[in-house]
Formats: sequence, C-alpha cells, structure tokens
Amino acid sequence: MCYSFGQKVFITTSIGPTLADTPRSSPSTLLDVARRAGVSPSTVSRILNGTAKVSDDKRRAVLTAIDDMKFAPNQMAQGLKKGRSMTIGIVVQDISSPFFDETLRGVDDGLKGTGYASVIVSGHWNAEEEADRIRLLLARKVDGIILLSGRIDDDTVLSFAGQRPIVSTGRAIKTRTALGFKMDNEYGAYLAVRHLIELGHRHIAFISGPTNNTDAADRLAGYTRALREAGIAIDARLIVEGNFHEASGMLAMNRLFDTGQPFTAVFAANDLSAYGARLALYRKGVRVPDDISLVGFDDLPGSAYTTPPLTTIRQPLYDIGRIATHALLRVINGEEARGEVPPLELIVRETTRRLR
Amino acid sequence: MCYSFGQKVFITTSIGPTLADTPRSSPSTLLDVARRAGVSPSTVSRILNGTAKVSDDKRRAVLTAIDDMKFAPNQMAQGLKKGRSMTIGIVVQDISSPFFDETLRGVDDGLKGTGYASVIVSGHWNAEEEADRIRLLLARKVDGIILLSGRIDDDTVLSFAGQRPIVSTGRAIKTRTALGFKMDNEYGAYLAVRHLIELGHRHIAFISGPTNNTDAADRLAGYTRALREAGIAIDARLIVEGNFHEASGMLAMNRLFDTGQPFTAVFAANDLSAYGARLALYRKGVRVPDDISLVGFDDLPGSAYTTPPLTTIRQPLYDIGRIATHALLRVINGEEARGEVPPLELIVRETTRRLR
DNA sequence: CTGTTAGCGCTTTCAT
DNA sequence: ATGAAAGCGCTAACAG
Repeated sequence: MCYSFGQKVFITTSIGPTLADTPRSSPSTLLDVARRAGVSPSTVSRILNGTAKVSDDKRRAVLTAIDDMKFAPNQMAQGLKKGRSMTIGIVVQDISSPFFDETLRGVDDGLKGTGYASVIVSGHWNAEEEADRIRLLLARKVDGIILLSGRIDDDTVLSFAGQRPIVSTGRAIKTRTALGFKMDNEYGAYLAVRHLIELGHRHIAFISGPTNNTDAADRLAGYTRALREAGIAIDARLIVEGNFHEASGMLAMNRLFDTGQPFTAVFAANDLSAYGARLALYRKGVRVPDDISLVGFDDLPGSAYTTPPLTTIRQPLYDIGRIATHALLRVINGEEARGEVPPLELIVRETTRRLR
Repeated sequence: MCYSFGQKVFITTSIGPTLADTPRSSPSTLLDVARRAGVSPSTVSRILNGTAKVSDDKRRAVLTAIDDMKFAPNQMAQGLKKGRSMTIGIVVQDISSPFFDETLRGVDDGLKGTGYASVIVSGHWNAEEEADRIRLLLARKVDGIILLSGRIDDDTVLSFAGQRPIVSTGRAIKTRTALGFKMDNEYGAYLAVRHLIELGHRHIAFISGPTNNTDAADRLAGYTRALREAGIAIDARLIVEGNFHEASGMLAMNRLFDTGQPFTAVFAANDLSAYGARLALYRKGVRVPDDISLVGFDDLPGSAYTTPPLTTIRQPLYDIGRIATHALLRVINGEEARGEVPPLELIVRETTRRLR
C-alpha cells in the first residue's frame, strides 16, 4: 500500500522475492544474442567493440538481435575481462555541501560522453575514514580516483596511487600516477583583505577556519600579509577561529563583538561562515555594508543571492572538477596530464563599501 | 611539474603508462592468498564469506596471508559470480542542488555499513536523459535504483522495475519491485498560505513552479484552497510562474511589482525562488518582513541563514533519502518494505509578520 | 572475415 | 572440513 493520510505518508509493500531468487525477465547475454543472430559470440563482441571487420549481413543480424532482445553488455563481466571497470571514485568530505557540489558538477560534466560513471564516497573530514573509503574504491576496481580536499597525508596518497591513478586537490604532488594541484589560498585571502584596505578599512577582523587545516592556515597568512604590507598592526583579538560552517561564523561574530575591539570590516575564511556572521550582524541590528563590510571566500552559488549579495573570493570550483577529471582520464589512458586552473579572483558585490 | 606561479596554477605530468599496460603492484588475487596459505581457493572463499566451517589453523594461515598481501576481493569478480554488484543507482535531476544534497545525505547514511556503494547520475530534469541514465545503471547491474523527482512516467518506471527494484519519490506506485511515495505538496502549500492568512494577509502573491511539474501544480492547488477557504478571491495577476531557480524568483518578483497590483505577502513555491524574490525586494528597498512577508517551501539548509531567516515549509529531505534507501534495501533482500515519512511542516522564522 | 578456445577472479556444487 | 571443477558473461588470442 501507499496511501497519504492527511499530511502523513505511509508506505508498505508485501513480501517480495529476493534479488537472488527471482531471475525476473533475466537480461539476455551476449551468447543469447549470438545464437539468435546465428553467429559466434566473438562476432557479437567484435561488433560491440568495433574490434574487427564484420560482414554487413552478419552485422545487421546481430544489431537487430541486440535490439529485439534489448541486450546491453554486462559491465561487470566486461570489467572483469578487460581489467577496467569504467568507473572512477570521487572522495569528498561532505556529501551535501555546496562547496563540493560545484566541483562534482564539474566532474560530472568532465565524465560526460566518456562511458565512465563515478561513485562518490565521503571521508567526512576524517583521515581514517577517508583511507577506508579509498580502499573500498580500490576493491571496487575503480580505474582512478579524484580526491577532493583530502585529509590523508601525501605518503598515503602516494601508496594508494600505486594501485590506481589519483588526482587530488589541495596538494602539490606529482608522480607517474599521482597528481595534485592546489589553489593559492594565501593569495586569495590577500586579495580579499587588500580590497578592504583599499576601501579605507584599517580595523579588519578575521574569522578563520580550523587551525589544523592547511587552506585555513594559508588564508590566515594572506590576511596577515595584506595587513603587514599596509603597515597595519595585527591585532590578535580581531582573529577568531571558526570551523567553516555557518553556526561557527555566527558564534565567531558574536565573540568579536564581545571583545569590545572596534572594527569596520570582517573577512570570513569561507562563504558559509560569512553567512553565519551575516546573520549575527542582522540580529544585532548592524547594517551590511553600511556599518560593517563583509567578505567571504569560495563564491558558492548562493552567494550571489544573499542579502545583500556577498563580496567574496571566487574559487573556480566547477573548473577544478572538470580539470581534475580530464587530468585523471588522461593519466588513465597513459597520456600526458596537463591542465591550467583559473586563478582565484575577487568578486566585488554588495557587502563591502568605502569607509567615509 | 606542478607549480604555482603568482595566482595561476599549472599542472603537467609526463607521459605515463596506460592502465592496461602496467600491472603496477598488481593486486593479489584470492588464488595467490590460497597458495601462500597452502589451502585451496574454496577455503579462502569460505573464510571470506563465512560460508562454512574452517579449521582454526587454516583460518589463521589464511587470515595472515590476506593481511600480508593486503588482499581485497575483486568486487567485479564477486559481482559477476554472485549476480550482485553491491551497488545501487541514484538518479537525481541536478547534481549540485541543495535540494538533492540533503536527500543524498540521507541515502548515504542509509547505506552506511551495508557494504553497498551508490553511483549517482543526473537526469537533468529531462525524461529522455533520465531513461538513458537508468539504462546505464541497469547495464552496470546495480542491485536497485532510487529515483528522485523522476521525470519519466510511471509505466516506464514499472518497465525498468522488471529488471531491478526501484523506489521513487513523487509518485504513488506500488508493485512487487517498484515503490513510490509522494509528499503532500498541496497540503504543504495550504499550510504556508494559511499561515499568511492567519497573520492577517489578504493579498497574497504566488511565485509558482514550472506548470508542467506535478509538485508545482499541487502547491498551486494548496495556495488556491487556502485562499478559497478564507473567502479570498483568487487574483490571477498575483500568480506568476517561476522555474524553481533563484533567478526566476527574482524575475517573478519584479513582474509582480510591474502589474501594479497591491500585495502584502508572497508565497514562493520553493526556497530557491524565495531567495531570488528576496533579492528583488532588497533591490527595491522593500523590507522583509516589515513591508512584505515571504514564505518559501523546502527548508533547504541555507534557509536558516538567510537575512532574515526564511519562514518556510519543511520537507524532510534527509529522511526521505534514508527511508527510500531502507525500503530499497528491504525489497532487494525480499523483505517487506515499510516506512513512514514525516509530514511536511511549517517552520516559522523571520520573514513573515502580522499585518498591523 | 569468423569461429574456437581459454581465461579474468571469484563462488559453489559435488565429492571425499 | 576441504579440494576439484565448473562457470558467471565477456574478450582476445589463435587458427583458419
């Protein structure tokens, strides 16, 4: 039964057969097709793979047989035989974060038309779990792995790369089968803070990311460099730690106010924490950008629709996904992997303003 | 090479070996393990699967061999033999939408510890493409399919269900191998509009979803029912069509103003279009909720952090994912699939206010 | 151009 | 309790 009662929805189904014990309309095999078309299995295979010339009449016979029987080659059998599963593994840290979404979209587009499918697993920001998931992918015989914001160390990546090619973001490695590339986070943060300084701000707070995260550390470095270059002293009270999530941005903002230190602008280490900071500001009745300027980092899709739209550092998330995919595919095929990731750039929207 | 130059990042790698032509540290097979442990392959298999009793000494020998050789069974071979790939297919419509994200998170959690992995494909809101993707999944021998917001018609689903069990959202089907359940969208919309009416609003605009979408149609129905019940005449000029995306919400809002019809509240058919509408309002200098009340539908994770936080109808996206997964797993195992999806509910946040 | 044969790595009767 | 042997569905020599 499946009935909707008022607002509740119940679903039930009677006891059905097991996947194992019911052949269903058991899918036809290549052998079935061969028999039906009156040819040998190899001929069918050859047509399927374009491996060799086949006479037109046989080809026609096979093609119609395939059509009639709605035959589709069993990918597991193909994979077992060819040693290629035609699937690649993607390791993300959070299956439902707009950050990874954009990259995944790039991967998806990069895979389009290649015959490859992807299985996505999450490391949940945890090195142990991440390594486990990678082992799982390897057991599944994925042909390659894309590691996004990996937590495991480079040596571990390298050892996995002994089994299958890996391309990873956020690390600078390069061997025969492992390739990594990282964005210049320090530079991005520098850009953000310099923008604020150019607008006349001198008291600029920073909501950092988790200290154990290299991207976060790089962004902090960019923040301090911009300040130093402008001859502005670093005030430790204006730097509070967040964890890249909305709630932490909100908390951080409140802590900033609690210190009593004056500031006219805040740079959040990522958009998500900027959203949280924005809410804290709203709750306090502080106007953005009139009273406080705010800049984020990432340029998530939603950042163009916040109120007001967020000034931020754009990460080419989609491109990273596409480029990583292309690179991996090339390595898998023994070609030279080469790619250029667009640089980080400042997107000035409406949360920053010149200090009068 | 992998070098970072200023802000640009270049990646290159020299020509490497093909996946095919390099055995790498070719993974050990079950046979290798058997030889090393001095037993037959069957014994190893039995230990791996717990299929039969094995003497303690042999078991120990095998286990250490497995450890030494870092053996992991080839899933393709296992799958081919057992007729189970331990993979399920997930069909979404947009690989990077917060809407699907939440559901995917539910699926991911539902799969945790089951040994199943998922391959996610996107139908891109297109029935043709969706059917294609499903065929691909079937060729990959997924053990079951979860179809989220499918575009294909029920008959097509049913025919696919002949090959593998399918559970789908947004449809009321129920056969031996196909199970669908849909949320009561009409009721949800009704809830939203009634809330507005209770707050004293009489002129309530509606930014609809695409007219060819059943969820959108249901929500429109709920809107009209609430109005009718309250004795408020439906004003066609207050209903404008959107397409569920931010930009369309923004456009719709502007069109609403262009009509010149007065209104004090707007109900957007989903959160994304509410975000767009919110921006249009901001641009026009219209305050929310002081001048105009706004309510959305979905309760995306971001909706708690908009400025101000969005009043909306909560869809139990995560639960839907989990429940669908459990149901599918049960069908796969020949058990009775049964589940209850939490009802839609109104979440009152800060974008609605009582009309003075 | 096409068929026959031998596996890919694993599980599973069937004997013992 | 354990091994031998057959085979899942496909591809790739190897003959012809």
